[in-house]
Amino acid sequence: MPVDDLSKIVSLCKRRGFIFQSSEVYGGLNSCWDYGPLGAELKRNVKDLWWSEMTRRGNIVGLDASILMHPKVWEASGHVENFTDPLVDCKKCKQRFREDKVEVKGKCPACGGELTEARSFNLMFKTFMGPIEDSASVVYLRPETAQGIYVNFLNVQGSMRQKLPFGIAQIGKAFRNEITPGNFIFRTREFEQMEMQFFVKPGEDEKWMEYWKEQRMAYYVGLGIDANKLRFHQHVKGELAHYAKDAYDIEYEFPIGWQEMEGIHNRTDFDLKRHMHTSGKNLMYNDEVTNEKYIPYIIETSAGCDRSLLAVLCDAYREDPANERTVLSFSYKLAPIKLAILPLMKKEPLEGYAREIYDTLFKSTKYNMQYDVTGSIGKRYRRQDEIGTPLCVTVDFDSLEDKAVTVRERDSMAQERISVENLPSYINQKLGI
RNA sequence: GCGGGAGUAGCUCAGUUGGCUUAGAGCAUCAGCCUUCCAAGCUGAGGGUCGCGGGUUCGAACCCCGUUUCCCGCUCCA
Repeated sequence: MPVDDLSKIVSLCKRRGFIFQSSEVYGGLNSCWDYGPLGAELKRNVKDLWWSEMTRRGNIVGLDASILMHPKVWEASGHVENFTDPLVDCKKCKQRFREDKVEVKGKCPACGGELTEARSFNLMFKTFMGPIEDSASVVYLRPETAQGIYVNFLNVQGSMRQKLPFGIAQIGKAFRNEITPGNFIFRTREFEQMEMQFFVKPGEDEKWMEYWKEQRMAYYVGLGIDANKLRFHQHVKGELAHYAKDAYDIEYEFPIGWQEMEGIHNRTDFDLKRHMHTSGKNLMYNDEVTNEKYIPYIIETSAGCDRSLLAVLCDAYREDPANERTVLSFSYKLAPIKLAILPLMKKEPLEGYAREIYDTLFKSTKYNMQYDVTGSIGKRYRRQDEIGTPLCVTVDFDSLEDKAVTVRERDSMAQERISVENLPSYINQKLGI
């Protein structure tokens, strides 16, 4: 059964310790969410998989830049200019307009009523560096992680002896003072990005754009996300960001409709050129093979970490009325808990033996495990189904004699008898991690 | 930021015209009994100053004001 309602996901996330609202005891804070124990595990898995995918290729290296950057960065990037909209409100009909789109100054284009003074909306969060709060000490929380990569382009290239084409990958928080956040963790003011900037020779940009489109789409399918719920959306002219020559979104069909999960942009030499101009530093790449100097073009893959996680949750959510259960059918590599150890009953010596098996598995596999003895075995299977645990290991009375356990799989509910001795290798093979 | 709707236990919700309430139910959680592989049953327990702050009233979950959060629409969305 497909999910037609995001609220079921929200409810499950809270009930089972994936995601809580921020500062809930104080009534909550708009658009801010906390990842609980299982959400933190899931998010870590989402990030780790992305990080390996990117940095284990040989031509992409990682970076972890600071959130606070020199204010000039945001002048150069165009964010100070383009992130600010002077807006006016009509006092009569209460509609809001961008000041530059109002034809007769001070007059409402809709009803002719009086307009308020223009107010500036800058989508960047502002704070102050040092104890004195004056205009000279203003710094911004980064609205995208990309700039941290651009300003470090030559540091990374030089220190790591990289030759074009190569990429720099980064995972980190970004902040945008969105006017309208909402839809759970889909649009929040504080969010995490997984960005990779790929530097290429000018003229090769379109080829690489195609390459990364394919790679990124294949990646999501490889995560087990339903290919029918994935599509590309190409930005048309008016839609393109101020830095982009060409842009594609990878969209997922969320319960709230088709929405962007990742953007693949051809940012040309816009950013490096601007930083060169604003800083006065030479940021050109010295191509020692052809003896040319040029500003590289950049193909960017920019994924929303929280959005990917939400897509993973929505895609995994199943209601299985035939078996009276709700299942998060995560791919095994994403599942926050990999296996549960369950004594068939709350009785010795079953419990003792089950704990022994837990300890042995911990030493030999290190997978994130749960031990649960409370409630009937069927109830415990359902608890694990609801948090997406792939495997349940059940220890019964026969286990004491034959030194074997039942391994039950989440999706098929199939059971297999496995000797305790072979259990670690069986689990490794099943999880395929 | 504007307009509308909503907020009662972890979840889903009852709660009559303001007094029948010491604020309930189901599910969930925990303990005990029972139970030899898919949400059984029985007994019990914990958990809520009814989003928050004021006001009206002899008396407020209920009426009024403010505020906050969520949802819908508008606006915005590099």
